[in-house]
Amino acid sequence: MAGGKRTRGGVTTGPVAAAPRVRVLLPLPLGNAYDYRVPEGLALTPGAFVVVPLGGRETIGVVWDGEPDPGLSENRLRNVQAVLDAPPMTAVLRRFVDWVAAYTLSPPGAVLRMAMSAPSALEPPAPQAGWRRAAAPPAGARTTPMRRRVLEVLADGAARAGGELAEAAGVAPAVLRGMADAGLIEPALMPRRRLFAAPDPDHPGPALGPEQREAADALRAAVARHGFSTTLLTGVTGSGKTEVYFEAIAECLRRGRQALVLLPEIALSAQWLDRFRARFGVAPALWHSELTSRTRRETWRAVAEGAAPVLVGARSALFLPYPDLGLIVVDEEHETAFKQEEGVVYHARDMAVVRARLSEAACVLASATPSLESATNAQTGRYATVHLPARHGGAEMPAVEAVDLRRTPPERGRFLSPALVAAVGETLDRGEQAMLFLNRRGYAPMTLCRTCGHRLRCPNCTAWLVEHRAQRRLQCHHCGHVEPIPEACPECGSAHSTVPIGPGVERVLEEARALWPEARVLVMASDTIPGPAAAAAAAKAIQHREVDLIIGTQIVAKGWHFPHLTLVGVVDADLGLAGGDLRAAERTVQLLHQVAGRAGREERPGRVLLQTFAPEHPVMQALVHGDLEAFMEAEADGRRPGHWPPFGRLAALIVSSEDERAADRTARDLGLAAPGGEGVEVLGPAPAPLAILRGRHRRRLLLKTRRDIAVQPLLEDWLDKVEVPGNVRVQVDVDPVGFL
DNA sequence: AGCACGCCGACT
DNA sequence: GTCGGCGTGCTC
Repeated sequence: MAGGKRTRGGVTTGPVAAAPRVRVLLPLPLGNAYDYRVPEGLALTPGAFVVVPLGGRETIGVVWDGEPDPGLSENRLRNVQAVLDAPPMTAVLRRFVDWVAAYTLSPPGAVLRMAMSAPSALEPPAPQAGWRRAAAPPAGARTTPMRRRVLEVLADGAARAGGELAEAAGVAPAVLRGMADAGLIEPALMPRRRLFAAPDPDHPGPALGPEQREAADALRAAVARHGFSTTLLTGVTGSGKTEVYFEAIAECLRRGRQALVLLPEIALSAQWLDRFRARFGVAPALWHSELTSRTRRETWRAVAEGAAPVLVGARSALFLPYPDLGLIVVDEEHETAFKQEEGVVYHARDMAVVRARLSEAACVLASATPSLESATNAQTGRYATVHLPARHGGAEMPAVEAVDLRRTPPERGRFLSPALVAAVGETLDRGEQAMLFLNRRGYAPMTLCRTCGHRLRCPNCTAWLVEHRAQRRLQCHHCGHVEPIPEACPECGSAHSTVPIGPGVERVLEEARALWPEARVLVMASDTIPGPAAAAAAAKAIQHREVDLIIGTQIVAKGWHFPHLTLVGVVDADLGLAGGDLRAAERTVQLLHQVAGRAGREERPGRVLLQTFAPEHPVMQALVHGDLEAFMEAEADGRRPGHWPPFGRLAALIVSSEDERAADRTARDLGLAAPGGEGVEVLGPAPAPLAILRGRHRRRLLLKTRRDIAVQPLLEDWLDKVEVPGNVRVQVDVDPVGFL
């Protein structure tokens, strides 16, 4: 708390009536707000950021709503120490924190922590010191050519920062010190640097087609109503949804309210930022986990002061202190990356709708492949719908064909079928770009000993070790364990007996190099594209035709615009369908449709080949016939009778412990205490698909209820009934999306 | 989340 | 004989 401006409470004197108390919520997983005594002379209203003692240290908390506990004895109370000079937390954000805590069954303090993710932002920013021309320079002061140049730079009377001033005048910083000593210049406070230039809603942006204009009008109207609404914005990949919702942002800016755009992978959004700049003239403020602490602090503060009119961020941006949020856009709303799986387990898309409701703001959910949840809400009229029926600029959707791997398999030890090899060859010969998609990092997902059949496993998880040949090591994709590739089988000791089983992108790269030695190949996976800079460089290289063939994991599905790409080959279209996941089929359709949508975005038509062992599978049929709506309807028909989401509610309990028997005991106890009754069902306990993760044994139970039954009270009663030992953790996941 | 208090191995 | 490992428990 160095140098922070605080208001100190006066010293309490004499025995008087009981001192007033306040509830203070602390950004810790405490379960409840704590009560503190308010010293005389300190004015506290809900939302104020305060410093309070906790144990042996000082903590920053927020004065919370509600009545302090009168039963708490006076001698346990401690004093609020100070009020921080920061914009108080708004009532909307406080209600949002409470709402998320209640919905996810998390301690409110754990949610508050997400809303205080830049603690240093609560300090008032240090005023920046600079120099200006002395108001009354002493008559006899010497001027030299260098000194005169400095005075010329300062001629307008404004203050300039030292380093900048010295550079502008072409002098050493020492010259400035000399001039200050001579009284020619004097120190002055600089105006605070304005971090985020205001996006201009009337900046001339790209022209919209008639359908886009109509869609934009509908979104603008929703923003103009200045009340809560949710709109599902759908349209095929390349139909220009982004430019359409930009008009909603423009409307929001004209009305002086703030806009928030949530993107699933902010680090991969270089092209999105280019489009924003083209429409609004400047870059938006950004929020994601990799910001430096300084940028984080400044951005948080700018948001709180209303100085960041548009913020683009990952899911955590939902918890920033916007004073008056008028619009939230959730782009690619179907993406599972919006689900936070650790700590406070929440779905940012769903919480965005909640925050919009509390803020009386418009919410826009955009996707070419909406989730069944959102599609159902649109169908029942809970959400408005805006649809863009065609690609922008007359481009056609690519033709999708299935390649039956049972009839035309690749050569032995290869993974690309003759049809796909031919198609890539033709595309490259025409001077166009091709893409091979395989959602698997590394060289091979499993390594087997030919002699004894042993498979190399992670020591901490129920998972195979993935060979990463480029790095010459084996890696666990769940816990980060790495080890060298063994010379001999660790089980039977046979030398040079291990063989890689199955392909990853590195292995496809190897095959591509052999097939098309001249082609310039770029691999796009999270390990080759680690951040925003790499993503921007990759996009540029592809746009400028410095790349002929792209081989990528799911990161290639993320809304890129590659104008010269005309062929997409899906190496293993069946990959996502294995396992008993409720949403496996839905997710596969969404992912493959998004990947397919990278092809043929400009004048030349696109072509997509899906390598599959099950061309008759509804997922492949939906993609081949381009009929996702029929697929989603069939999917809905499959889930409705069993009350599966979105026609019922789910909550998962994940019991984990390093002690397998303890995990089993707690899971069994939970199973015995399971709630029941009309419309309530509990499945499990069962070992989680990842039965051991990071050395912890995991068991799952699943609560399924009818849609009209709230799961939270059931879960609370349930958990109250079971004694959980200290070495066992029970994690609650309301509305689970992954089932690992 | 911190930071305490509290029971069992290698060292000034 | 202590210094210190981090395992449970509390903080208005």
